[in-house]
Amino acid sequence: MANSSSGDSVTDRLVRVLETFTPTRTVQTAAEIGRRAGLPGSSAHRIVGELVESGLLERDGDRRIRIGMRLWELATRSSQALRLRQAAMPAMERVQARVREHTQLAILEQDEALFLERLSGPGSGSNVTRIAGRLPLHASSSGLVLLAFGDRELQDRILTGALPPLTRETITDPVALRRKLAEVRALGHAVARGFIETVATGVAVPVRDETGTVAAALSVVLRRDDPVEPALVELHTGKREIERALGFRG
Amino acid sequence: MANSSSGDSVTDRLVRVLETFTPTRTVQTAAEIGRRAGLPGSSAHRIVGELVESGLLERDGDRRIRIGMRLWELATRSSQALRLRQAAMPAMERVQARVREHTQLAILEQDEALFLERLSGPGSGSNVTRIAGRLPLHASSSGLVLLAFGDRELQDRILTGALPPLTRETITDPVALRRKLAEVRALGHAVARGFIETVATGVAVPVRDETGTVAAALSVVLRRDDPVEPALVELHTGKREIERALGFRG
DNA sequence: ACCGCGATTCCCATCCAATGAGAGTCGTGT
DNA sequence: ACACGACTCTCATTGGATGGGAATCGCGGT
Repeated sequence: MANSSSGDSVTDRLVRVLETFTPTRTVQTAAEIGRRAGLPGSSAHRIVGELVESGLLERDGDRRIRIGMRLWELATRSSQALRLRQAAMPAMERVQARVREHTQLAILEQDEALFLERLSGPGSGSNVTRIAGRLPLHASSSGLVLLAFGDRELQDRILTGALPPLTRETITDPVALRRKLAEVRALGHAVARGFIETVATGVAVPVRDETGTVAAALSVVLRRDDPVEPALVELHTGKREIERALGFRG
Repeated sequence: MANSSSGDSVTDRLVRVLETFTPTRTVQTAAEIGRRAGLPGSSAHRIVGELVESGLLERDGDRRIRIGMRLWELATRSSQALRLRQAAMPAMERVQARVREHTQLAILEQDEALFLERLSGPGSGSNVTRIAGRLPLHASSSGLVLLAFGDRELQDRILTGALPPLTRETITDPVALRRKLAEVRALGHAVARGFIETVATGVAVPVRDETGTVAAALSVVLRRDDPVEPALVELHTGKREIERALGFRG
């Protein structure tokens, strides 16, 4: 054996190492990382050591590994995420201040909804979303918006794929989902009552960028039986504000 | 030649490639990246290709490369930056709402001040700071706070190193800097008038984490001759709020 | 249309850096 | 004392990374 007996490139390995970190598992030992990334013990230690030396990972008050600030810096300083987020922040703050519930911004990424930002007040209700976390397209209000305004291939891929339920109320039937998407397009917003957590209702609207394509979804998470109309008004105001900041002339 | 004629590891190369991206240069061609990272043309194309395939980089409306959402996601979902930022956001919003000028949060990273977050209102003045951007410790109010409350070795390193001026008013004399640091420790805040831009004054206070160590600096950027006292009051309120969220019991 | 330049892709012989088994050390919990 | 796991170090092996070169593509200039 030499350069990788397992036939994977060095890049693959680095990515696998980074992927062993999740929103809930933020510190691990080198050995744990190795096990999860499927690397032999000694290789894992060597690779982790290199990453620590380069600053992409950090070794804290001894032995445990976490994501390094350097990686955060490299990733943040020039990603679109930041531009969108910056354009959306003022509007999101306003929505959050008026609706007083979780306010979030999501984009489409690899057939899932990726959450770029989330603002929560002290009195906000339940919410499983995390910044840099993901939710399936068919089960979240943000996802439904991104899916409804996404391109044809995306919809086919999702509609023909598995539609795992998160609660008893999640849409799992392709036909029902297609109908729901048509409704979202017609209304210009998505309401997902109890799709993710039975106690919560998500409401989302599309946000268009300067090219007129739907680039993101702006959403709030209400308590299940709160009225959606007041939130919708705020979402639409916020949406327009963000679109203006992005350069979209509707 | 085989595995790197230049004697650098694959990890080094990947980091060098990522480092060619800066806050102002967010899209480049593969060839540009290669030149800046000091890689032979064909190697640069191959490496960039691998990174694109793994999702760490993205190729847009053709040929140009940018940082990938995947990298942002990996970096963001489990870094301390996020925890600190989340703890600080509500307080920062409050400070920004009342002072109505740029409000920022910085930490110490590799002998520089790294800015984690920045909130700006419509009426805010000039400000060179960027999220995930850096400023030298001796020349920014945030940096002065982080330096003043940092450990001995850090101070020695900075005081004996070069102290390049950014404006005519930046402190460049080690003795004067040492005096300034003592003042910052005594007052519990730093004022930097015209150190970075002649037209602006930075004001910063330290933020302690649950262990009692200064983990960050909370700051605002005022117009040069604005009174600092009102801002200081808000900064101190905000600082206490963040410390409480972090679990510091002062 | 033609030319030139740079970006990009493809090919492939070379060969050394990365690899991982193994043995040993350290630290912790029982 | 013992067991177990995390970690470190060494070293022979070798296949994947490397980069020079050639061909192709794309674009702006003339």
